Amino acid sequence: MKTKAEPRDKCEGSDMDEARVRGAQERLIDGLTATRLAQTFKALSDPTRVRIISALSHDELCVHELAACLGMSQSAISHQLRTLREMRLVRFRKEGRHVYYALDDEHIHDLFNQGLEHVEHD
Amino acid sequence: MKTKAEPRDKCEGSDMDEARVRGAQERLIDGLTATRLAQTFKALSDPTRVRIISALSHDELCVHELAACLGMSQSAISHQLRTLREMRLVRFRKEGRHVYYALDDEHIHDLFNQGLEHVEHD
DNA sequence: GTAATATATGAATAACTGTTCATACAATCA
DNA sequence: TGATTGTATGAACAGTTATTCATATATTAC
Repeated sequence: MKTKAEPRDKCEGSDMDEARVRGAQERLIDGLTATRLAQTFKALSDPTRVRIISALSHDELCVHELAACLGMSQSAISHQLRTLREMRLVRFRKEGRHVYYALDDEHIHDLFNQGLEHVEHD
Repeated sequence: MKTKAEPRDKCEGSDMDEARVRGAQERLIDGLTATRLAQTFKALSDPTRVRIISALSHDELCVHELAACLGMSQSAISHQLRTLREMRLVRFRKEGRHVYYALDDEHIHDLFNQGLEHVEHD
């Protein structure tokens, strides 16, 4: 369906490689998926939240323990946990006055480690 | 090393489960790693950038093609490509007047797909 | 040289984010 | 009941971000 023999020389108007653009467009994720995906990554885009995920990677912890662990205020941690909760990266269970947080599933652990590999492997 | 028989009842001061907190603290990634990791995820935390990654997932594209593909201005795309470049999520090669962008490596593809799985699997 | 094309970038602006502070809610204990 | 402890949340503030617009740089064609 390509009308030009020359593979790629012009981007302007109808002279750009339309086949390649159409191919990319067909694979392109839709706007809603892009937004959801971006939100998931956004939940992991803050050092404090990444450290929370890291702290929860082995065992659940309650809010106060997380605050002590990270050396931050209970309020700051609680606000960030809300973000992580809303993005379904963590789940929680209540036990008396405490609320114990844990990673939502193994998927989160994988995502975290995949990112870590990229960072450590430079 | 645990001094309390009761597993978890108090979070206040020295009465919280210190063993669990220490354990979490030992596993906790350091501040620099947390910042770098957060930056990597942040590069993927915008719908436009996610769509760019998606568009590049099969073949390289030049800036103008990306703009056409996403229906956005050249300037907006160029600004976002800069972010992706700085985070080493994309690489580029110059060919004449054109600059062709591609995913930096398979790692990026994996990271993208891992996130996509999480989103689609609800 | 001039014109056209492809890309990059600084400034400006509106929208968003993370923390602190104060306070509210909830559960336990005296 | 009132006091204490654990957690959540609204407001405010400083800092950041994504887009647009105008413009600069760079390469090619004439």
